[in-house]
Amino acid sequence: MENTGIIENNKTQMRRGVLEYSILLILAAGDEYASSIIQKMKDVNIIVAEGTIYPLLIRLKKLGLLNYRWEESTQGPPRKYYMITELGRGQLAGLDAAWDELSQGIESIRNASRA
Amino acid sequence: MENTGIIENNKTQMRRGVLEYSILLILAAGDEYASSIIQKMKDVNIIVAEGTIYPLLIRLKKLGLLNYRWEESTQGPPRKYYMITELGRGQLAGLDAAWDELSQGIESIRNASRA
DNA sequence: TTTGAATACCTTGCAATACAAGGTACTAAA
DNA sequence: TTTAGTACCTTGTATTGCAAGGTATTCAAA
Repeated sequence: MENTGIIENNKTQMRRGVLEYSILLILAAGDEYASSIIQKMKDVNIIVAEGTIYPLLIRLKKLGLLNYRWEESTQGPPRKYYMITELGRGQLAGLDAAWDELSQGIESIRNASRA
Repeated sequence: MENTGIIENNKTQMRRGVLEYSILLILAAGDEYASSIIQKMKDVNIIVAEGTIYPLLIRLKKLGLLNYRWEESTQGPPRKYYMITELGRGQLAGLDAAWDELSQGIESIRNASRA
């Protein structure tokens, strides 16, 4: 199982790099609470643990990229809905560019690899 | 400078996720020594420091994904040329898949963001 | 009315690791 | 013999993802 170990480890590494980016992208589409963010990321095969997302949301809030409001739920405890701020949207644009740059970089190396 | 700080930080994060992948891709195209790997990555805007690459190459060697040979240079000290192993090529295939999966995941979230 | 299941929130402590900084050694030219 | 360029490597620090453990709410069944 060492083989998959190396790959699994790297998939995790790759995911880490885009965590904040993914969260901002999801919140740019609409307000969500922690569990629903985790679910939406899971839907596209980006797995995040609770212990990762909660501290992260708190950090993004402190940085002023996010805000939140409490909302009652009929099926359990109240939910903390996060929303993206204007500052957050500005940063998101920068992250879009960063992601594009990285993708292109990888693509270039890949092509060179085949040339 | 706080704005760029957040983005710079995230660009770094994104880069980290693909370091091993990039190295394997580059070595799949041909043998290289540490400094030339750094240069090739720099060429596609993936910045890596020496203090990152040396321990990483050593780790990949230990995992059996790489090997190396010494080669004299006419313009300085001998160079340690790294080459990818069969095991390394196998792992690389897995990383290709992991990268594709991640790219598609991000792409999906991005599109949902615009829908 | 208590128990259990589902949902949601959060914190603590560990482990991994990128990188800045500092160090060695070889070659060639000034 | 000193300086500049190139190449190798290690140490210590700081960040941070996440497993594990914990609290609180709702609802339904026992």
